[in-house]
Amino acid sequence: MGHGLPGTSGGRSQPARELETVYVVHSARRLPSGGEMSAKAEVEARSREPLSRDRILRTAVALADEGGVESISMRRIAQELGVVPMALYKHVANKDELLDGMVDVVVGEIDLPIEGTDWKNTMRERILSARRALLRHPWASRVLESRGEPTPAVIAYMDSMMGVFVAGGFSVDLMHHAMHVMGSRILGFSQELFDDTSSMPAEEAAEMWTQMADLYPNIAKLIPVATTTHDGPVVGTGCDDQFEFEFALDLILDGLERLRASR
Amino acid sequence: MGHGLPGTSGGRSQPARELETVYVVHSARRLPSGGEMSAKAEVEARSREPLSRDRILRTAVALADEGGVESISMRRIAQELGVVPMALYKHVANKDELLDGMVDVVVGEIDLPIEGTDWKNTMRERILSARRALLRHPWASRVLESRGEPTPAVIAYMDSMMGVFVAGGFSVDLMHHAMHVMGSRILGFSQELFDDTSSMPAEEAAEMWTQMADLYPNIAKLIPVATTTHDGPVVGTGCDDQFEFEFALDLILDGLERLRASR
DNA sequence: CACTAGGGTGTACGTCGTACACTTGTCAAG
DNA sequence: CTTGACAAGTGTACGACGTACACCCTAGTG
Repeated sequence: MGHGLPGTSGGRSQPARELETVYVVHSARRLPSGGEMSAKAEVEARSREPLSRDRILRTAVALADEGGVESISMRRIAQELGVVPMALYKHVANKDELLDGMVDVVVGEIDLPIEGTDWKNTMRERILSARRALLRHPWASRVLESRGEPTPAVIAYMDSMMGVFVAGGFSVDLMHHAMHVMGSRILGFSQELFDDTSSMPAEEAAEMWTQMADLYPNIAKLIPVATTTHDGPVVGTGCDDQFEFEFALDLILDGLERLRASR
Repeated sequence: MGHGLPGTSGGRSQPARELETVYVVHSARRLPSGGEMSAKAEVEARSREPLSRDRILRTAVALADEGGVESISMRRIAQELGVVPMALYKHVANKDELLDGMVDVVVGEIDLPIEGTDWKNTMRERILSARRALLRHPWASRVLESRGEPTPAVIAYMDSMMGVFVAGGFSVDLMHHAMHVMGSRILGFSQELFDDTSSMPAEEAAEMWTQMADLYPNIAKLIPVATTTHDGPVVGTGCDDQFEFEFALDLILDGLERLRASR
């Protein structure tokens, strides 16, 4: 990654540089004259798209995908792009706006609602699609939660989901309640507080809980059942997240259908 | 908040101080001999409990209550306690542990489960109690979500709730599913993505949405219905959060009861 | 009395977001 | 061809942050 070609006249060693760490950007390309236009072509090839908002967002997403939320800082992103941190501010207002942009990328990956089925199916499928998107970008749910106002893309998604309800025969205020019941699940995630897909080696975790059986007797009860899950043996502590999500989703959708039918 | 009475003997101007902002703490007690025990008594009286983990937690909670999550930093808390930032580290390991301690304070405010009713009532009442606690400390849900591993207090709470399920006749694995269905709602909150209790003056918000009616037609449909809520006229954008929460809670509990009965 | 241990202090480092002033590359109007 | 405006990228600096590390200073023990 290089930028800011310093020209032929020997780029002068960094001048001041106090306290702040230096992000080694320094040109990457010296081109000692000679190779005329082939040099230019090479420069072009070397990821020389001119740093658009879109490019920033894409690298930010990629960075978060592989390093989690806490690994995205303006400085890291800039470094990844071979550019000085402040350059980003020509394309995004500030970090919050960048985060918003990132969730918009993810929301943009959600499939459009399918057509020609009943509301429940439409809802279900789209939510599962949203879930797939969020599983591809595990940081996204956290960022979504932490954001204050939802972005236009999120609002549009919500609106479209409301549309599914009313098209399915919900009265406006039942639809309103329904949205609240769904909560964040409508975006394909449920915040679990209790992350039984911990990083521990399952075996070890089971051991741990049985040891604490006197402190947490009911959690301990889960151990035997949690290791034999549906659709085959499962890695991890043995809690089939996908099954649990769909179970909860169906319970709620069924409840809503019952309410809809009884009005 | 005044703290740190500077004493009579001119507290020696700060010596070095480079770059870092100075938190005016400067010794608090010089007692220039003379006034023997009355000086000491006064010092004692002026909130001079000796800075325990508990005191730190309490001030942190108070600080967050009135300034939100982003207003709690080690430095702010230390300042509030009239102490140097590093002093805190003699009582809490680091900021994460402090946050954990803070959620434990809140969780500690949740009532114990009532006895002598059916599982649904017990569940319902305790969740509503949790909700009350979280409304008293609006930052808590966010912190709770952001934490990776739950604290022992949270685990204990969860375990106790599981106990309510099994005592109510749930099989162990139905109880397991039930916990997933409840999600964070079991702690009294549902993350809403869509904060219709915005800071806007309601009137103005309605105006805004009607203007955007072509972009978000279904949200716009909510306007008339949202301004006339249950249990009387309501301030804000007219979405009765408490009603919505209980509506969703009851829908889920009813769904679970149906499942329980059918096994 | 010397020793020790624990709580409070001071200084420093590395990181962060970002304000502000600058250079530089591009292109239209004179 | 000059000029000069505009946008994009750079450099430096500031004030916050969490916290490591070395230092006191006191109280309590032998």
